[in-house]
Amino acid sequence: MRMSQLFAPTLRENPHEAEVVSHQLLTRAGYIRQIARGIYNYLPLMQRVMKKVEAIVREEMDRAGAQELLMPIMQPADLWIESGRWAVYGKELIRFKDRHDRDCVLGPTHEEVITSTANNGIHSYKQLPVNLYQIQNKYRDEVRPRFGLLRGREFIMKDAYSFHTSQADLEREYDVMAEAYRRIFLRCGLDTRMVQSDSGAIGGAVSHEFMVLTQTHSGEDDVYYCDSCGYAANGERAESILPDATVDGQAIFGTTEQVVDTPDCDDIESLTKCLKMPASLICKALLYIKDETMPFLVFIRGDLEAEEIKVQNAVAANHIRLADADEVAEFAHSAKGYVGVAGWRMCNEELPGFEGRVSLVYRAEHLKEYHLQLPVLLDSSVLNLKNFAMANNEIGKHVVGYNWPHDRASQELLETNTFDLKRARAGDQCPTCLAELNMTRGIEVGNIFQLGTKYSEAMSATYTDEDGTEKHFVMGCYGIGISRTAAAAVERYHDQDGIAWPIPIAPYVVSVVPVNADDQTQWTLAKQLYDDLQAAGVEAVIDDRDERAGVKFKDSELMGFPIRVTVGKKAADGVLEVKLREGGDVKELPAAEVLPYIRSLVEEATDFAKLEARFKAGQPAAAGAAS
RNA sequence: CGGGAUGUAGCGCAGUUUGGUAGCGCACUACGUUCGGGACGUAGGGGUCGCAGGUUCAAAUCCUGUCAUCCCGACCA
Repeated sequence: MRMSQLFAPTLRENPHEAEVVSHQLLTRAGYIRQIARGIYNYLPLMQRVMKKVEAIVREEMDRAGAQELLMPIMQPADLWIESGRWAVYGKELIRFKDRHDRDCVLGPTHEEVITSTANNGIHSYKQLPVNLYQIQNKYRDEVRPRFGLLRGREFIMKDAYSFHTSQADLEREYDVMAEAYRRIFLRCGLDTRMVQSDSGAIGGAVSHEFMVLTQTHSGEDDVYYCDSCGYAANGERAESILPDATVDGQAIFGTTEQVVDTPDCDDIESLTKCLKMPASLICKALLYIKDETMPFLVFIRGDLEAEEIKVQNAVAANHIRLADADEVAEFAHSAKGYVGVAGWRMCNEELPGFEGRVSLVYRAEHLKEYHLQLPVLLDSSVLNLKNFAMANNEIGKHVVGYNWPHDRASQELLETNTFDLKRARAGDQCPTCLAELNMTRGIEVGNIFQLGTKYSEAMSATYTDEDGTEKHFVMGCYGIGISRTAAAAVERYHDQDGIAWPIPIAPYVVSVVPVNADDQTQWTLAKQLYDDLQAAGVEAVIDDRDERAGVKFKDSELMGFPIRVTVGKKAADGVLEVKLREGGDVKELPAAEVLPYIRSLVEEATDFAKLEARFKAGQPAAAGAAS
C-alpha cells in the first residue's frame, strides 16, 4: 500500500472524547472513528487488524475441529421468549418491531438461534458432538459504553457453541477450547491468564475468562491470582482466606450485651472511631432488594465488602441493589448506618422468593405494629465473631458485646445460611494454597462456559440417544471479543509515540520509508524492497508521500508498523536501516540482506513454539486455574 | 436513571461574564524555499456558532425547550 493512497485520517492531538490509550491511539492513528456513542467505523487499517485476529481465530477453531457458520444479527423475539431470556435480559437487549409489528431483537449473543438450529439439524447421538462457531457483529445496549472498542454497543465477537451427549464429553471439549484459546491469544502476541469466573446471566455452572493483565486503569475487571499454585479468579468469583483480625470484643466490650450511644455513626469508619474498636468487630448488615420487590439482609464483617454477584447468586436473583433511605425505613424501621437485628427473633422459615435458598428469618416481635421480618444471609466472616457490635435499628445507638445464640438449633440455622459473599482483597490468602493473593486489573478477551442443558431444556432441544430415548443436548459456549482483543493489544503494546503492534496482528508488517522521495536512488531501492516484500508475502506500506522524513517517521510510529526500513543517505552504497518499533533496535544492512532478516523476524513472531517459550515465564499452568 | 460538564471549520480550542461584521493553532489548496525526527514564507479556501423556539433594532453571547457527546455515580449502612 502506498501511504499516499492509504485512507487513514490521522490526528495530531487526542480527540476530546477519548479517555483510554487504545481509544486515543486508534483514533489518532486513523484506525477507527466514532459514529455514535459506543459505535465505531473500522477504517482500513483497523479492518486489516480485525482480519488478522479473525484469521488466527479461524485457524485455531478449525484446527480444534469446530465448524464455521453465520447466524443472523436480527432475530425473532419468539426464540428469546422460548428460552426465557426475553423477560430476563433487560435493557441491554436491543428490541424493536418490524413492519408487521412483530417483536425482534439485535443479537447480543446467539444461544437461542444455535439451540434452535441444532434442534432442527441434529436428531441422533451419531451426529454428536459438534462445535459450531461464527464471527459476527453483536449488539448490547450498554448502560454506559466507554473505553472505545473495549466496551462498545456494537462489537465483533467469535462465538462457538458445542453440543454433547454427556457432561463428560462437554468437559473434554471444554479443555479442547481452553487449549485453542491459549494458542489463539499467544499467536496474537498476547499473554493471557485463564481465570475462574461467575457465569452470570448466561447460566451454567463452570466458566473461565481469558484475561490480558494490564496493571493500569484501562483494565475493567479485577483479577486475583496466586503465583505459588496458579489459582486465578475474577473479582466476582474469587475466594480468599482472611488473614488474622480481631474477632473477639471481650477486651473492649466485655461479655455482657449492652446498648451504647453512637450518634452520627452512619458508616463503619465513624463507628470505629466512636467505639474505639477495629472494624473487624462489627457485624455489618446490608439491606438489599431482590428483583425490585423482596428485601433481605446480608451480614458481613465491618472491614469487608460484599461482592454483589455472589450475593445475587446466593439468593437466585436476576438483579439486586442496596435499599434506598425510604426502603430502609419501611423494611427495617431504621436509617442508614443503624440497620441490624440485635433484639429481633431468629426463625427457621423460608419466605416467598427465597425458597431453597435462605431459611433464616429475623422478626422484630418487639415492634409488632410494623410486622417486620427479613430473610438473612451471612458471610462466613461473621460466624466466629464474639462479643461484637451490631445495630438494632435504633437510630443513634448500637449493641455491643453481642453474641450469636449458642444452642445447637440456632447454630445450625446460622451455618446453613452462611455463604461466601465477601469480595476478596489483595493480601488475603489463596484459597487453595494459603500463599498471598495478588490482585491486578485485566481486560477480558475471551470466555468459555459449560452451559449444560439450560438452553436445550428451556427450548426443548433434543436428540435421540443410543437407547432410543429423547435427551437434551449438553451444551458449551465459547466467546472471543475480536474487536476487544485488538484494542487490548493496543493497551498492552504502545508507547508515547503510538501503537506498537505485535507482528501477527499488525495491519502491515513493514513500513518502507524513502527519506527523500525525489532521490531516484532511494526511490528505486525502496520500491524494489517493497515489491520484493510483497512478492514474499510480507505485507508492507511504502511512504511515497512528498513529506519530510520526520513526518513519515512519526506516522509510521503512530500507526505502529512493527518494522520500519529507512532508505536514506546510505542508499547510494546499497545500505538500508531496519528499525524495530517495539524495543527500538536498529540494524544497518546491505539491501540484499533486508528481506531475509525481515522474514526471520516474522518467522520468530509467528512460530507457535517460539511464542510459547517467550511467554512461558509469566504463564501459569492452565491446569492450575481449573476449578 | 441521578449528578457534573461540553457542543463555535476536518481536529484541538478562544470568544459567551458586559449582545454590535466569527477568531487562533493544526490540517487543507497554490507558489517558492527547505529536506534523517511532526519545516518556513506568501497568498488562499472552508463555519446558517448542535437544533428549535423566545427576548431584542441587533443573539455564538440572554431566556426556554430539545438533542448529542464526555466524566462521575447508580455498590459497602
